[in-house]
Amino acid sequence: MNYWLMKSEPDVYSIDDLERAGVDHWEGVRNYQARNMLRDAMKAGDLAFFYHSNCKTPAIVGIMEIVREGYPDPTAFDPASKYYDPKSDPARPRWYMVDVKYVRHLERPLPLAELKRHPELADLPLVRRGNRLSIMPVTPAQWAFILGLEG
DNA sequence: GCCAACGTTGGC
DNA sequence: GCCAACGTTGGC
Repeated sequence: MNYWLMKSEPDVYSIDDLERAGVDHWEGVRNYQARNMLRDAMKAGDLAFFYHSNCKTPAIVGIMEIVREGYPDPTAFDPASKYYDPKSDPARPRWYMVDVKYVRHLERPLPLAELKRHPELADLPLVRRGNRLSIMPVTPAQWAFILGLEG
């Protein structure tokens, strides 16, 4: 069982949107490193933090579960989609997505600024300067530590 | 809105 | 295959 952290801009798709949907597609990832994790490493039953990026208070806000493992992202084939990529085609899909299920909100959002203060999280890519990975692995120790900040 | 950091593109 | 130019991410 693996742990992850996945970023989304709340103006585009927030934890509340996922709560309403219940289960949804994690579409639109267009970065190869993140793609490889979606396609190869994420397993059904894995848990992921939902992180709000590019907003007033960037923070970890909730938990979701991976319920369907990586499969081709159809938005890449759709010229009307903002995620359209003409270099991906169904015969040789370039981009992948997973399905995720809402688990819960955290008891309180855990702001990036707070996460940065803890040396236990120094190796988490999220807190490293200039990091742009939208999907990243979280170690079991980091996962447990972050949950410990909640209450 | 600014801008540093990063990934991608494309000329050579 | 190098690397400069460019576009994007994302915190602040």
